[in-house]
Amino acid sequence: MSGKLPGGRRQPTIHEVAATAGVSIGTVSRVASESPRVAPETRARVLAAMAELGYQPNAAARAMRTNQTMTIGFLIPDMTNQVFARVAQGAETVLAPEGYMLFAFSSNRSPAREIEFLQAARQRQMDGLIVTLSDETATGTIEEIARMGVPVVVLDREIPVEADVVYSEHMQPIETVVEQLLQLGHRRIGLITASHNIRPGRDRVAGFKRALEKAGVPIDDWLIRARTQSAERGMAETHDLLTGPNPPTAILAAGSDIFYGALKAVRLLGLSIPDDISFVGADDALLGELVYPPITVIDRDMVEVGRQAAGLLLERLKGLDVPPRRIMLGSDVLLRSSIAAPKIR
Amino acid sequence: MSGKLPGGRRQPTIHEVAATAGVSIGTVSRVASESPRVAPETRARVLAAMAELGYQPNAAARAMRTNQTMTIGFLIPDMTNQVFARVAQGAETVLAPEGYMLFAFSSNRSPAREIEFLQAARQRQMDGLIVTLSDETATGTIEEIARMGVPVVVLDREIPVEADVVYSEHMQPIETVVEQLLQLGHRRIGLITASHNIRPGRDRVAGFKRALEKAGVPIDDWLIRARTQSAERGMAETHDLLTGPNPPTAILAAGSDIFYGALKAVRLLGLSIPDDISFVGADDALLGELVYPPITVIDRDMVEVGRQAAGLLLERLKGLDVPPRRIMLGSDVLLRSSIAAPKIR
DNA sequence: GGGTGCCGTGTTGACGTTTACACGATCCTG
DNA sequence: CAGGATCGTGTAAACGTCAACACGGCACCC
Repeated sequence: MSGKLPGGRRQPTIHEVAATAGVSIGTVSRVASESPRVAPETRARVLAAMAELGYQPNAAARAMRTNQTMTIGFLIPDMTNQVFARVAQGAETVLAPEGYMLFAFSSNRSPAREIEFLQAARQRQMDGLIVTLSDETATGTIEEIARMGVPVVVLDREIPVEADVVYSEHMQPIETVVEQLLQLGHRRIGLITASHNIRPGRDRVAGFKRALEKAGVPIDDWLIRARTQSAERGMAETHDLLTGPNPPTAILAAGSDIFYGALKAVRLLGLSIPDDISFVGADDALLGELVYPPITVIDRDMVEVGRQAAGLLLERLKGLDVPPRRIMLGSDVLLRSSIAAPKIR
Repeated sequence: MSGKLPGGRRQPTIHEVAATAGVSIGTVSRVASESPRVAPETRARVLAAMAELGYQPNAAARAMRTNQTMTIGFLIPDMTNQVFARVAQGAETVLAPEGYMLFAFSSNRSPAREIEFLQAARQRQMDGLIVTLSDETATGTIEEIARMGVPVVVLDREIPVEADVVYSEHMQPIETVVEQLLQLGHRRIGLITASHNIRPGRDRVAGFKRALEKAGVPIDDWLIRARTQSAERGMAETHDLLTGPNPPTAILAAGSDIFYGALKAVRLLGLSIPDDISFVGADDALLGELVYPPITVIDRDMVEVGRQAAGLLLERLKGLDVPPRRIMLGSDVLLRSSIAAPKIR
C-alpha cells in the first residue's frame, strides 16, 4: 500500500493533532472552525500542531456532518471552447471570495456524460450547479436536474425545470446584421448555427427569418443550416453553401467553432472577404480582429454571464426562496470591414 | 431550510432504500457495489427501490469508508487558454473509461490559488492530481505537492518533487525556426515568451541563444523578452520592440496568448507580414491558418500531453511503485508564408 | 438422520468530523 | 462568602456507507 509517489503518506487526522497539541478533538475542531471559545494559548498550541503535521480537515467527514461541501459544479459542453471557459472564469470571480470552489466538468456535448456529471454532483453533495446543456430535448438530463435538491442555474437554455436562468440575446443581433446585409443589397444570405435543440440555435434562426420577412425577402430553407456546433460542421456547411447551384453572397457563422470552420472553408475556396463574399462571425471578437480584413462579429460578454449566474446561485445558497428568476444579457454587433455590397454578376 | 430550488429535497439514503425494498442496508450496499451474493429476486426489489427514490450513494460517506473518491483534480493556470483545455480533454479520454472524474480548477496564474487548490484537493481526498504550476520558484506550492500523499503528475515544469512529469520539447523547435530566419538573412530577431520561472520560458530562451551562438550572431538581450504570458504583455513587448531604435526584422511570439497580443500589435502598427516583418507564433495552429497570410507556428499536440499524463497517473493509481518517470513529447514547426527575407533598408 | 457447508441476509463497528451537552474552574455579585 | 454566570475544555453521538462477522435455513453427503 505504501510507496505511492510522493510518499503515500496517510493524512493526519484531528485525533493526531489533538494528541500532539495535548488537547481533545473537540478543541481542535473549535480551532479549525474559528470558534471564539478557545483560550489564546490553547489555540496557539493547536495551530502549531496543525502546521507541524500539515493537517487539512477531511472534507468527506466534514461534509457528512454539515451537509456542505463548499463545492460548485460547472457543467460545460466543451472545455476547449473559450466561450464557456470565460463563463467559468466569471463565475469563479464571484464564488471564490465566498469560499466556494468551482470545479469544471466537460461533457463533450454528450447528454449521457451530462447525466453522469449530474449524478456525480449529487453523490458528491455539491452545494450548487451551473449547467449548460447540449440538448434541451434530452429528458434524462432534465429529470436529473429536477432531482438535484440543490440550487441549479441554467445557462441559455429553455427547459421545464424550476431554476434560475441566464439568457443571452440572440435574436436581435442576428436581425441587425441581416438588415445591414439586406441594405447593402444582399438577397441570399447563408446562416450556419447550432441546432434547434438549443435556444441559441432556435433564436438565431428566428431572428434571421424575421429580418427577411420584414424586408419581404423570400426564405430559402436551403440557406439555413442549423445543426451541430463544431468547426468541422461549420466548414462542411460553408463549403456546401458556397459551391452550391445558387450560392449566398453573405455568410453568417453564428457560433465560435462554426466561425472557425466557416472561415477556413472560405480560405480554402480562395474567396476574398468581402469582395467575393461578405462574412459575419460570432463569439470570438479577438479572431475577428486579428485576421485581415477584420471580421464583423456578434459578440457577448461571457465573463459577465458567469458573474450573473454565480450571483443568482449565491443568493440561493444563502437561502433566498423566491420563484425562478431569469436574466437576459445583451449582445453586441462589432461592425468591421468584412461586409460589403455583393458583387454584381 | 426547505424551499430551495428545485425542491430542496433531502437526498434518499441507503436506509430509506432498504426500508422501501424491505431489506437491510447491508443488502442494499451489496446491490450497489454489485456484489454477487444477492438473490436475483432481492436484487430486483432493491434496484426498483433505488430507481423509485432516485438514490445515489453519498460519496462523502463512501469516501470515508473506502478512502477513494474516484476524483482526479486538474490544476491549470488559465482555463480560457485552449492549450490547457486540450490537455484536460486528452486526460479525460483516458481517465473517464476507468471511472475517474476529472475536475478542472483554474488558478489564474496565482501561486496562492494553486496552494488553495492543492489543500482543497487534499481535504477532498482526491485520488490523484495533474498540475501545471505557474511558477517553479514558489516554494509553498512545492511543499504542498510533497504533502499530497497521492500520485501527482506534473506538466512541463522542473520542480524538486518526486513525481512523474510530461515535458514538451521547446528548445529544438525554436532553434529550427531561428536557423531558418538566420538563413533568410535576419540578424535581429525578437523573442517574446514566458518568464524564466517556468521551464518553457527558460528552454525557449536557451534554444534561441544557442541558435544565434552557433551562427556566430551576437546576442542582444534587448531583443529577448521573457516575462509574463498574456496577450497584453505580448502586445506591449511587440510594440516596444518594433518601435525601438534598432528594431528586429522578425518576431517570435512563443506562447499562445503572447501570439495573440503580438499579432495584434503588428496589425495596429499597420505592418505587413512578411514584407515588413517576419512573424512566428506558437500553440495556436488554427489561428495561424485562418489569418492572411498564414503564419508559421510552433505547435504541439496538447491532447496527447493530456493522454500521457493521465496514463502515468493511472498506473500509479493502480499501485505501480517505481521511481519517477519523465516523458518528453515533441513539437512541430508548421512552416507557412509569414517568414521571408528581411527588407533591405 | 445428523453433521458439514454454503447461501443469502442481518447486525454492527469504524471512518473523521461537528456540536450539543456536561463539567470543573474562575469570576462576579449581593 | 455563597451562589450563579461564564469560560474553557472534554465527551459522546450522529452523519451514510462498507465490510467483517454472525446466523438461520437448506441441501448434500456418508
